[in-house]
Amino acid sequence: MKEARYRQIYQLLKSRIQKDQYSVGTLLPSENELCRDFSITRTTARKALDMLDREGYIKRTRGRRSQVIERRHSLGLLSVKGFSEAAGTHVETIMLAGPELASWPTGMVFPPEETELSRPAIFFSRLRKLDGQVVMHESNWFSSIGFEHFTGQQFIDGSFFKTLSQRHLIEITGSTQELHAILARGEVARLLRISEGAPVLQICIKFSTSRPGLNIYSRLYCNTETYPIGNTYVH
Amino acid sequence: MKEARYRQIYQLLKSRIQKDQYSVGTLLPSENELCRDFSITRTTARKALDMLDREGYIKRTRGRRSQVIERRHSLGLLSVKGFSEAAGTHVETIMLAGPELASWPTGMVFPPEETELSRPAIFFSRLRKLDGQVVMHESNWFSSIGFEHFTGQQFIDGSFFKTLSQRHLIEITGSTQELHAILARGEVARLLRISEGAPVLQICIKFSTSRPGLNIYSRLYCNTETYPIGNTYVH
DNA sequence: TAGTGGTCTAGACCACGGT
DNA sequence: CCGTGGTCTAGACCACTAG
Repeated sequence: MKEARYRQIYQLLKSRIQKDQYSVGTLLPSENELCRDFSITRTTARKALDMLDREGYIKRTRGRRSQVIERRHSLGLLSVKGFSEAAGTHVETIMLAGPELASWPTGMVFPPEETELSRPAIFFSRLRKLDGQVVMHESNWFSSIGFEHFTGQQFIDGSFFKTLSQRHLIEITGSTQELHAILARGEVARLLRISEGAPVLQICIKFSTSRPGLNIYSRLYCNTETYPIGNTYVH
Repeated sequence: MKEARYRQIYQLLKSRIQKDQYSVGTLLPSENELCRDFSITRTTARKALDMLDREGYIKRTRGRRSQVIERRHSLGLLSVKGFSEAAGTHVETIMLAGPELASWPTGMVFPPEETELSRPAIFFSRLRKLDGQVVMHESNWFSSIGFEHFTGQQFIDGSFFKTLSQRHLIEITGSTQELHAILARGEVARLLRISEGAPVLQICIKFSTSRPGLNIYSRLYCNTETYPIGNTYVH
C-alpha cells in the first residue's frame, strides 16, 4: 500500500512552504510545470493543490498561479480579542519560565497518555499584556520525547506554533477545550493583578498534533473585563 | 456564467439529505449510477460527492456506496460538556418564551445590520438542564424577514438548527463568539438558581447563515461549576 | 465474483489575468 | 495575445466490500 502520488506532491509542496523555501507571497509552479516536473497529469497536480488550498496554505485565482498566503488559524481556538487584529493596541508577551524541563503537574483536566508521562515535560509559561494591562496567564506542557534541543530556545517571531511548524514540521491537527468561570484566588489574582474574588475565565486545552503521541497541554487564566475572549469560525 | 455541473449535483444531493429524502444510514446512488442518471463522467460525480464528504454529510468507504451520516457540527461552537455525548445523564430543555415576534434588544455585543433591524425580531429563550440542574440560560434573536410562519412552531427534535436546515434549507456557515467571565446578578442568578456573586460564563454569538442577510444572535449564561463548557475541533 | 470507490492518464474547451 | 486555472470527458487499473 504505497502513498498516492497526489499526496506525495502535496507533502512536498507543503514542507517547502513550511520551511519557507516558498515564503508568503511566492507564486508556486503552474499546474503544467508540476505535470512536467513530476511526470503526472493535471488531475493529479490539481488534487495536490486543492488540498493546499483547502488547508489555507495557498490562494488560487483563475488566470494566475497559486500564491502562498499567511496561513489562517481558524482551529476553533479561542484568543484574546484584539491580540493580533487590533492595530494601535500595544501587545506584549512576558516569558515567565522556560521552555525548560519540568515534572508533569498533577490533576490535569486532560490526562496525558502513559507514554507522554514516561519522560519529563517541557514547560513554559508567559503573561500576555494588551495596552499595558495583563489579560492572560498561560502555562504549557508537552512531553520531551523527541525534543532533545528545545529548552532554552527562542521562539520564531515569538510564536510557539510557528516554531513547531518551521523547526519541527509539526502541525496542530485538532483541539479540545474546557472552560470554567471561576473566582480569582491567590497566585492567579496576583499574576493577573486583579482583586481576590474577581471573575476570571479558565481555559484548559489539549492540542493534538501531526506527530503521533504528541499533545500540547495548555492552561489559561483570562481577565475578560476589558478584553473579552473571542473566536471566529468560517466554514 | 452558469453554475458548474458538479455543484448542481452537489446541491441536489445535499437538499435531498436535508429534506430527509435520503435519511441517516441511507446508501446514496453509486458513482456509476449518478453518471448514468445525470449524463456525467465519474470525475464530475466524484467532485460532488467529495464536497458532501468534506462537509460531513456522507461517509465514503472503498467497495461500498456512500452512506448518509449524522452531520458533525464542529463549527467552532461551544457546548455544555455532556449535553449530547454523556449517556446516562438526563438532558432537559425548558422553553421559556417563543418563538415569537419581539423588538430587538439594545446594546447587543454584535450589532445587527440595518436591514435586519427594519423588521421585528423573532425571539425565543430556553433553559438547559443536566441531571435536574440548570446549567444554561439561552436567548436567541433573528430578523423576521422571510419567516412569515415561524412563530409558535415546534422545533424538529427540539433542535433549532435542525429546523432551520430541514424546513428552510438554511445552514450555519460561520460564527463569531465573545466570552466574558462575570458575576451573576439579579435575573441571571435567579434563572440559573445560583447565589448572587457566583461566577458565570457569558457567551455572545453571532451565527452567519447560508441565507444572505440572515444572522442568528445568541446570548448564553452558563453555570460552569459542575458542567464545564467545552468544544472539540478536528482538522 | 460482481460492484464499488480510489487513483491516474490524456486529452479538450472555457474564462480570466497580465503583457 | 499567451499562459493560467476551472471544468469536463472517456477511458483505465487497482483494492476493497459484500454476497
